Amino acid sequence: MKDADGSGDESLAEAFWSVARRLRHMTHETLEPIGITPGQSRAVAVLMRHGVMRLSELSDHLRIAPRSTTEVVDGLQERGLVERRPDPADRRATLVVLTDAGQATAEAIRAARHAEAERFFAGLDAEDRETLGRILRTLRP
Amino acid sequence: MKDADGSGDESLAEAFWSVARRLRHMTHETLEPIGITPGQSRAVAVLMRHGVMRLSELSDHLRIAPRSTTEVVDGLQERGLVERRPDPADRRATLVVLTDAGQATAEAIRAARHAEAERFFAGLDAEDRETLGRILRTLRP
DNA sequence: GGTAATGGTGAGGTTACCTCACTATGAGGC
DNA sequence: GCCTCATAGTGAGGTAACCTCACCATTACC
Repeated sequence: MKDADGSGDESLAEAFWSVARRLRHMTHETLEPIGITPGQSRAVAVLMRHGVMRLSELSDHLRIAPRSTTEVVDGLQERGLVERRPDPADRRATLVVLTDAGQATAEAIRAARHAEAERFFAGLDAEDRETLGRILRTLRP
Repeated sequence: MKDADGSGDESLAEAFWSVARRLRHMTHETLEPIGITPGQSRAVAVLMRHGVMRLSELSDHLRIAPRSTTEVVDGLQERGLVERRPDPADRRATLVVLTDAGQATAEAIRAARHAEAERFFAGLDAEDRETLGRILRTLRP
């Protein structure tokens, strides 16, 4: 069944949102048993990749307001996945550090998301994945 | 061919979100001068394409809960873009109809989104667009 | 040493969803 | 013709993930 409105690019965007929606749902389901929200998961991934950093630095990586980062870190701290530490170099600043549990969780997330991606992109052969990657990189800011 | 660094598919998802974020941003900017939210815009598009329908039917098209559709329709009605009408065939039901202003707005949205899509996908040639469309349709539920 | 900038957070707001409970109405069994 | 059950829409109230604004402690600059 083809789209009847004849506007190819518009339906390209539409198809894009359709897929995004499905991916978001899947991500949510993947993360739920781990007991972490998508936002927290992103923060953990950043910390895993770049190591300890200031809260404001984390904001920059996540591209959200500092105040929102405070909340994400609160959630992570409640779950014992990160710790706040005073920055010895600047007593205004707070460093965010992954705990051992945080690192273990980061690894669990990585594995779960890998399995998820495998399922999600199962319908694509290697060449399509390659092409999709290239196209997305073209479209990325 | 498996991904070499063990995270190929993951970064595919990541690239996907990167693009999604940019597209969402762009959509927001496109819709703002028209004075309509993305959700309302989707509803208007559905009504434009499929014509008058019940509120519950609109829910199905938008894939949101009926209660949420009530709110979207409220917003649209406040702006004079749709009207509620009793369904002559079922006195429990409410029909949602685009007003003339609603149809004009739908057309304005269509044009604006078309221009937006043109800008957004400008970096892709015809073949890439074709391929992207095919891949997205494969990934779509 | 005084003024301005910066890092983090409390308070409170927004958006776009959700569930639950309720009313009015419709449909099927007997 | 009832009685029961299902369905359409909505009020009430909740949630997640963001936001801005105001504030305090601290640091940086002249």
